[in-house]
Amino acid sequence: MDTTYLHIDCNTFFASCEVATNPGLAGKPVVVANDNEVGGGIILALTKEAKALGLQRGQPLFQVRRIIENNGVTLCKCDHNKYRRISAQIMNLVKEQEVVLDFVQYSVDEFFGQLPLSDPDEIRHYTKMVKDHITSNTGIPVSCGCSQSYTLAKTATHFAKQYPAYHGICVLPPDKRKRALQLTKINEVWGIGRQSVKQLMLQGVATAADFAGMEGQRVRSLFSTALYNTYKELNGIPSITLRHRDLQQSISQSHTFGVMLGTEQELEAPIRGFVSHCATRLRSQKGTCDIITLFLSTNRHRQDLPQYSNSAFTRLPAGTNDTPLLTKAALRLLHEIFRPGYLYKQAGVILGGIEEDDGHQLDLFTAQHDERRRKLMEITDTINKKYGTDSIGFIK
DNA sequence: TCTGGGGTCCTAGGACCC
DNA sequence: TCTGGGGTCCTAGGACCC
Repeated sequence: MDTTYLHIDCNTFFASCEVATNPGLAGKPVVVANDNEVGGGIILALTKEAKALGLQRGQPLFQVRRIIENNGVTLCKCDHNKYRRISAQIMNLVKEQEVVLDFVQYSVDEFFGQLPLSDPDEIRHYTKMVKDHITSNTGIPVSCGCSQSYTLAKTATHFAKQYPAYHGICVLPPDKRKRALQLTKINEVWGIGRQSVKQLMLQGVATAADFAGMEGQRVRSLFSTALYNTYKELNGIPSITLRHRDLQQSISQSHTFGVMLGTEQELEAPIRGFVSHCATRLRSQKGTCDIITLFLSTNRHRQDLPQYSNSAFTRLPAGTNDTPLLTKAALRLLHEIFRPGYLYKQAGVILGGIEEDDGHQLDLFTAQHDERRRKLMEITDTINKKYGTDSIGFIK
């Protein structure tokens, strides 16, 4: 085992971010929820003090309003920009430490990397260094797992979280692998979702150990290559590669409305907001996009109402990050898929086909125009950064 | 009354080509 | 009319993730 795979998972990330940026909340029950106009969101993350009150991730707020009010639980509105910022900070902290190789961000609160080590004590030592570096600089507590593959490292992290005796770091060496997999239910394995669990259950597989113990040829013939890779990873054979990217593949924003919207005109305002938000993020990472997708749907929980959902996309003639241009395209899409007679509960915008903005101009005639547009976008972003998002926007 | 939001990747099937 | 095989590209939708 020359290379050891490392997984880092931030504990109750959204809630930890809120506590880290507001020290007065330390040790208190804190709940982070998405919010809509009537305060009808669900719990996205919560501190252990909030969990102790019986609250759970995923609960609609209206069901637990009493518990929150009676126990002085602090309710924070989720702030993705803040979480992305802290996540980037963690990324930089670990990179500058130069202990972890091939360090990649897997999601806003999870990271993977490699350690050129095989001795469990050494692994534990260096992992602790990384872990402490993150927590002391950001205030975010993290759990770490180390093993022979990414999938096993993630399984190890699961143990690190579950058992306090690990103090947040679980190193899973080859000789303990089998035991660990026996303790892991098949649906808890990273990469095995609902559909795969159903198929595996039919084969009599209940634990990760059952799956890892299957005959390789049978796994290969019965299941997808993705599942076969997971199988190999559970057996200690690294089979998953993680790409590091400078640019995201897509940027999206969507929203569930507190009050359902019935007309095209009512939908226009939020859609302009989505485009503006996505375009700002696109520019902040110096990208352009050439695909824009719009989707909308009615309230699927209301079976008494007629249901409709649809999406449409358009390819732009050239990559752009120009808000008015993207807004125009989005409103055309809205017009295309909007149907009267329904009450819309959700809508969103996705920017795709993202490429690096190399300042390339389509042709000489648009060059001057583009340059002026670019300046305008720059000024808008600066103002919004300084005075808060949406201080300034585009009417048309 | 009220039930999230933001991502990536794989695969099957169609269109088109030789 | 019918008949082939191989290849590529694109797209929609599924599956999975946090």
